[in-house]
Amino acid sequence: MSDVARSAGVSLMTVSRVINNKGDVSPETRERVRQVIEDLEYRPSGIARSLATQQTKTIGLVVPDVSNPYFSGIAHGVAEIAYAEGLSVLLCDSEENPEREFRLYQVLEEKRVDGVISCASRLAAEDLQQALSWHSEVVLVNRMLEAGNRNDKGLHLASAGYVISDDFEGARLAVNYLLRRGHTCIGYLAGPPQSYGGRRRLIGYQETILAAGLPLNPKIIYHCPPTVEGGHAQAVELLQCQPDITALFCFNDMTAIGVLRACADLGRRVPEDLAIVGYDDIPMATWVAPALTTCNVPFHEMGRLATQMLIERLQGCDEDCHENIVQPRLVVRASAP
Amino acid sequence: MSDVARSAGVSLMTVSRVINNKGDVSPETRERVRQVIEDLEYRPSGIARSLATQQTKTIGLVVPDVSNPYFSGIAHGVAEIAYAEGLSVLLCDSEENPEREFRLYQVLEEKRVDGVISCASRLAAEDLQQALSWHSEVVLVNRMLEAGNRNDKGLHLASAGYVISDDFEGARLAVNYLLRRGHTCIGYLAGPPQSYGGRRRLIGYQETILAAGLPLNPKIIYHCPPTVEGGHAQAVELLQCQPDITALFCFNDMTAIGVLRACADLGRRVPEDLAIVGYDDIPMATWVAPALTTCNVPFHEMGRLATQMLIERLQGCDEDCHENIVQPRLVVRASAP
DNA sequence: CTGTTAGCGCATTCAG
DNA sequence: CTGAATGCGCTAACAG
Repeated sequence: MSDVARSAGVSLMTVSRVINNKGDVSPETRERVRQVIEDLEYRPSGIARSLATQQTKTIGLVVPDVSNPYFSGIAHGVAEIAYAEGLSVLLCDSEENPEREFRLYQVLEEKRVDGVISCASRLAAEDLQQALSWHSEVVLVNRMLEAGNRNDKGLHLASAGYVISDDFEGARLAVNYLLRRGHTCIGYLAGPPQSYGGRRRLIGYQETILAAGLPLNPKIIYHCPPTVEGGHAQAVELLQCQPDITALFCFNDMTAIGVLRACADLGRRVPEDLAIVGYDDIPMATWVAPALTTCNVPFHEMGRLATQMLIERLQGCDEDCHENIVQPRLVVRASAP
Repeated sequence: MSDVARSAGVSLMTVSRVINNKGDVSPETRERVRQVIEDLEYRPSGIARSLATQQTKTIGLVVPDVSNPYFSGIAHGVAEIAYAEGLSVLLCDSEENPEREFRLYQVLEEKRVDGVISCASRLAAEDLQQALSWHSEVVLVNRMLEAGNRNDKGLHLASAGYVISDDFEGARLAVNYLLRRGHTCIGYLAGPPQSYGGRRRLIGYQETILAAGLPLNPKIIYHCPPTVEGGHAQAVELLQCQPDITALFCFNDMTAIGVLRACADLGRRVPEDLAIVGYDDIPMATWVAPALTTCNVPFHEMGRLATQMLIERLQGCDEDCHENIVQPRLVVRASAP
């Protein structure tokens, strides 16, 4: 920068003003400085600037696994808005490991990020709260935390904003659809018992069944790992033990694809013998045969919304930037027409 | 930090030494300082440190689209090694937009990243070269650039390292396999004409066909967008115009899945009427029916290797850290048994 | 073993 | 409209 100042015959201050388009600088001076910057290929140091301004123009993004389509979709949305707003994104992949995740919030604090977006945190409420307390602005995605809690030191934690998809409604949408299609024995392949989303969808499922005046049958609810293999294995079991089931609501599209394979193995036709509804609407849902009827969760959009919310909070907004509940949408395809 | 020094009754320097485990500090002093750091929940400022040391412990990762499984796989590998080595990753998503990509290398320079990993750059050689000249250490993934070029200012550009998958060999593997299975009329759905990988695979395809003493028939080579839809549309065309084809080698798994759907539409059985071989081996390849025979490209591993290479180069290695050609592996599944 | 003196490259006062 | 002084929080090179 001093090189630029010398070459242009001005002070450091003037160069700084030109770079930041601030203060009053005469047009000629401004142009001359610009020219020198161009010629010297001068690029201001973001770190020096950050040290002086106390802001890094960088946000942290914590995900359990970027290679998972849900999170890469979110990451894509985050990167999109961040770029448009001139922010950089520090990508933190916890590899589904809570200790590593915890450590990552520390790293982000050392990097002095302006804010963080935490996706589907695998941390216990207590730990998450502590980790978030290092940061002034946080937006949670698909994870909630009671606002205004106090930690063990009696400090009032900054309440985190959150964007979350309405899992109750998603389950209602799916089950109601199946009911309307005449199904009366609808199973639920519920995913991992620890899953927040899975539990919320279970409630939605149960409420809807009851609201229709049907009995709740715990025997047609199976848990399974949230993978194709997990869905496949449990579906084989479920379909053989409970032959009355004519429709199956699944934790997510991957398990639903597993069910598809189980049906192929067992010689059950889809949708004639078994109607299948997935969840999430990942790209793959359209590519399997039959294509999956599923609940669309707008991950990309959620990433965008989370970033916008974070930016608003960074700018000191104090209303309408606390929560954002995204509505899923039923997408009817061949697996449950 | 001065708070810590005061509380511990030592100088800033001693605190610094304790933090960095450097220099000789008496065990008692060290322990006392550690304790104070703990109590005060002091966290050193990465930016101040970066300004002083001239290194940010951060690398830039540029991808055309994180939500694309290839790149999210690579990103995952990068994040994994980076974390293990104490590096942070600045995620840059160019959204397949060359101008934006170009701009991102500038941003990374302003952030003063220690090095950058550039995946499948969409930039013209000239522009990429210029962008990379801003950075001292670069590793290219699935993109090459002649080493030792000179730019228009006569400067010698630091040669970038690269990790790339052997597309020639991958195509040979696939085509040879089909030949051995008795196919003599093997089509190639070649993807976008601009694709580097597609062009290399085309050469591998042609060489292998010729080596087998078979004629080259340009009519059974079709280009298409690298998507399910693209593969679907072109496959319908190709299969109808060239009914003799008994096997089809595809640009990637997505186009192969499109072909699968085209066969379903046209009533052609897979693999009985048409054997299909994909490329990449994305997770989805195992989930479609029939599962795809394909060439496995270890994206996750490539991300890891690229990061390791970058780190070695950062440490001043000058041999064995220039190129890494990864070998694809044929995975036989139901679509071409 | 420990402290002192200087910057790192910029932005923010306040004076001209 | 422009410049000089001061500090952001830390490390590196020297001195004790």
